[in-house]
Amino acid sequence: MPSVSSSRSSARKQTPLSADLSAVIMAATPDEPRVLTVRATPQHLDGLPSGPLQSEHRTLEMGLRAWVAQQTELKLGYVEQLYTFGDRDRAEVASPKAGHALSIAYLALVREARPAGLAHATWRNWYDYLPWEDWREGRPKALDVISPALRTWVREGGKPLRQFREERVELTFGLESGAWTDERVLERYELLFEARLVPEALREGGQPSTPRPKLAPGQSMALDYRRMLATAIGRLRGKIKYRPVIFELMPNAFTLLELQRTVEALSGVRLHKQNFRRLVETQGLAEETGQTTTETGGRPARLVRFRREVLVERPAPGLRLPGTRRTDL
Amino acid sequence: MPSVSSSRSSARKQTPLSADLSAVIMAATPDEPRVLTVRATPQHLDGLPSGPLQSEHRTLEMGLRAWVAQQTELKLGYVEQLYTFGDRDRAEVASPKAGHALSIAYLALVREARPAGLAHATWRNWYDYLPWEDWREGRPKALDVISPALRTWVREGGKPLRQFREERVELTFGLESGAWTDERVLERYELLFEARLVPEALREGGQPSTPRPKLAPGQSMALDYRRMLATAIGRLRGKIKYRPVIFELMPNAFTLLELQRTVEALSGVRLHKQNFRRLVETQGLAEETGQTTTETGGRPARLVRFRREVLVERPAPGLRLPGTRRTDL
DNA sequence: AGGCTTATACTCAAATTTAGCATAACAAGC
DNA sequence: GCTTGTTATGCTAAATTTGAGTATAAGCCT
Repeated sequence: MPSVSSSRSSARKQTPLSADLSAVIMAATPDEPRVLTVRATPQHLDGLPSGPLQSEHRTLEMGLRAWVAQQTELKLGYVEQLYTFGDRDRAEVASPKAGHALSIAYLALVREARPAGLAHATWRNWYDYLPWEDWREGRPKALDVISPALRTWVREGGKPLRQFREERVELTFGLESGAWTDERVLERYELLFEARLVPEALREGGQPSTPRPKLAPGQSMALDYRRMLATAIGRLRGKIKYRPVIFELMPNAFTLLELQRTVEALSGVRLHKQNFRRLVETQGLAEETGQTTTETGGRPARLVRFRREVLVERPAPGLRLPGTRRTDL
Repeated sequence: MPSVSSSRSSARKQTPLSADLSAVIMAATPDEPRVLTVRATPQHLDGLPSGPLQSEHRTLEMGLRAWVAQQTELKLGYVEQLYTFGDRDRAEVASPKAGHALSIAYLALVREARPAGLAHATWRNWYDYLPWEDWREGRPKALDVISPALRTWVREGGKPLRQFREERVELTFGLESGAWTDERVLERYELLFEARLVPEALREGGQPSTPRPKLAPGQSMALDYRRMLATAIGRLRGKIKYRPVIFELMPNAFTLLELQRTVEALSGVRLHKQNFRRLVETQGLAEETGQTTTETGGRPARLVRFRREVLVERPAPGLRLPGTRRTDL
């Protein structure tokens, strides 16, 4: 019987339970989207900064901020809760009645991506882990491996399963139709996981070791951190389209091309330059600083800054990217 | 030091911890958006179906489905994780070192909104709890109370605070500019919470009982269930714009006006009829069943059904509502 | 038959987008 | 100092998408 007081009663019949706070901390330069990773696992796999939820933490977000503050000198700007992972088997070795290891993942955006004073922490390029997500230089090479492997996986299934798989592959990767949807990062990762094309999927207990010829390119991570990363990227890619979060990653003053390049780095696609500028302008997202810079190579570029007033003016101020995929240098 | 194995070590220095799974189960008719609530609390406050996470639950979502299956004969269709609430003070009486009571909230959509065989469970109209969210009949009366109360709250603050508050009120409620953004449900609720215009905000320890003349209209709920509801509504309102989730709430066959009315019920605004139809058509969201119904009153209406193929065809198939707010009956 | 109600087809102007072309302003090499 | 390369920025024509109607169809009710 459902009961509002069940949270109280659950204290009694409580199951073994632990909760971690994990942070996907992101930064960006005009050519590189970055994530802060730590290397600390026995198996030499990369991970994300995280720590157990503790009684001192008044709120979850404060707990996360405390961990990050303690571990790095990074100043988190924007922080948002991403997702709670808690499947019972997420620990590397799933002992049958191990109980749940919850992990509450957060997305955090920071401005400076300096090497971080953290011992084992490094800024890494997103696409080291998910290389198929970067279409800026055209169709990523990773797909040369993934695409046939997925086709094999589709064929593996029986008649009924087959069409279902086919549809999902098409929906997420758009291999036939060429319809790449930048935000479906998580769906793509999960598809690769199900198709057992990422090593994480093979780590789980059960299944002995079916001979598996090829895996998708891209570095793996410990636990389900790569899934968290995929979740974070997908969320961020979606969000820049209707919220001006991109400015959380930009320095105070920047040129329009730097802004565009940063958006491209995050979304993984190229944009039409003139239209991008018009978009920024009509949305009123940026304002002049009065200065210019010659550091860009050619004609000096104006330096602009984020125009905060836009928050009040527009219901959904953001950079809803046009469908463009043209290179247009 | 951040460590991938911290989830392991957390088992040792573990804090008192419990985790509940809560469900915001939604259904809709063409005039009413509904949520399944339970009444079981000593204080006679409404709540949401929920139950503690248990070892048997292999995944969080399976745990949630198990609870719902056990408590109702409802068949959940679409299920998605919403948010994890875990602020230390969320229990009604916050004992200082009580530890965290996590609550992982899910949004679930069901088709039939029949009275539900559940003992204390009832289908309720969303807007019983959040009356200011319904603009279908024009500006909701609730704002006659809320609006001046918020203005008072804005004035309460000192100079620096004041402008900040003013901006937030304007951003979320758009009282001056008339710019109502249907999705900002949670932001509005949280603003009312901070302004102490909802009783939940007064329940917390601390603050004795500042004389508080008026509260926002709308029924309260136990714990932070009303916040969960607001989260769910905001998410759903956002999602119908780019994913065809609305069809999870519709019967198999329906008329276009029924579809429109349902969307209006959820989003809380009126839409332009002809344009809505054009949208459904150009997006390819519906297909003919060949049948018609005369039950609608006037000229018989075609019955249509959801066209599944759209999922593969379009990157973001949904009903991105035009800005329209006209009544247009 | 006449009036009421809802359904559906079409229209039209305004606004937005897409995709370019053209020009400006600097740096480096000759 | 002139040419070339590079980036910045202005402007525009065509195609599409919106916003807001008008007109007509097809049932029911009296």
